Amino acid sequence: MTRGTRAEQRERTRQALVRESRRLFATLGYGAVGLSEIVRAAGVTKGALYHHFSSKAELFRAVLEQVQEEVAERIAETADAREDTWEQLISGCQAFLTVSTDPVIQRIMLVDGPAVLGWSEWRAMNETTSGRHLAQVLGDLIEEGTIIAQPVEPLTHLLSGAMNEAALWLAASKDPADLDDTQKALVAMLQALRVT
Amino acid sequence: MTRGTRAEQRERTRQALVRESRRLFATLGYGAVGLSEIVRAAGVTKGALYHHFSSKAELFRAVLEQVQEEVAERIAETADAREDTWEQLISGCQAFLTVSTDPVIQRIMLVDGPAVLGWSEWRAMNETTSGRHLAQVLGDLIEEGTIIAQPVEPLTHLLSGAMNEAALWLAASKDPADLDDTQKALVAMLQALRVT
DNA sequence: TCCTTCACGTACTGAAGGTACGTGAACTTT
DNA sequence: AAAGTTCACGTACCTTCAGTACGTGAAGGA
Repeated sequence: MTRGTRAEQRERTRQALVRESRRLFATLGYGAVGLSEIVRAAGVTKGALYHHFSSKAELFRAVLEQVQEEVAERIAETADAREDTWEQLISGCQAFLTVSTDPVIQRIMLVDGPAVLGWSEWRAMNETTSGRHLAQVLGDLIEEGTIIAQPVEPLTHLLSGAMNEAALWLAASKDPADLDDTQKALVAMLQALRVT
Repeated sequence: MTRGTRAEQRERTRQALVRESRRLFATLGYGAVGLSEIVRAAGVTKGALYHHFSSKAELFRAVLEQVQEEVAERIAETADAREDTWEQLISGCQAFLTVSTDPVIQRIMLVDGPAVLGWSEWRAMNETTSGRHLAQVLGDLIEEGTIIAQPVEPLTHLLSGAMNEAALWLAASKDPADLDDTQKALVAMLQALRVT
């Protein structure tokens, strides 16, 4: 039954496990998904799963990594289209709010992520993907004098926290005007950081 | 062995379960704590636990409720000392950042809470305690014309999300100046909301 | 061709959350 | 105050879960 070279087969199995567990984690939540359900959906057995991942949490980690890379990519491609650094910040934040409305991203990245891996690990993973962009842009804006001189880290956490929570709320809200209202309020808060 | 009236005994057992599980949940995290560990610490059996709570998640819910009430109380008593509504907002936010540095509150209220109960339920519980105060004050400030007229909800979520994330970061940070920097950045963002 | 490696499958284990049912003391009723 | 009822728990058990030990057969190297 196994097809192709060994490395190919290995990769196919791993991807099937990540893909199916991502789908199940997103719809049911980490705690409500059993490993037996995952391996059945992926068409393999638990032997295969534990050959690739050392634990259920490690499997989740691989899924979260994939999700975060996708989010970072989608934000970067929106932000990098702008020349002005300030506009990169604004459009990047708006892109995040839009992208994060996806329930898949919600549950895995924002709800289960911190609880399963612990907040510090979750933070560290963010730092290497989408979180890095935000800190980078804010740092640039401070350096070029657009934003009032201040430590970057507190600002980064305040803003990313604000957007995370807002995204979760937006996904649950019914009124389509909420997105617009939130973006306006966010931009207003960002404007406050500018030197007059 | 049982002492006093039936209602008294019932209450003692319940409080012992909540107290011990709160301690264990806070130090080890919800997932890492077994029911057997909880009932052993509380000096009862699983029969008692399931007589009071319908599930492990319900027990956690009771713990979270207690924690949130304490936080709301501590914030309210700081904020209510002020006469000016604007100063209530500022001092309330600062009180939240200070109170939320407690690792007990961190783990239960900010990390495990959304994952165990689901984000919407977690949000609903916040809304009835500390979250209500924030929305209340912001609403008052808009009404009295101190803050630019706008929908209250987006603002509330942006701010509470910012403070939640900031609190988690502050608890992990080493530099004592971080708290001050964060509060300054937060106040600056709040100032942006004022009418000129 | 023989041997080694490795990507799995199979069969099992301990512990977890949860349940069914028994029990004895606290309350109620007559 | 005796009999009956309620209820706060304890005991014993079940199911399901994450995790492990070990076997197997095909791929790759000699």
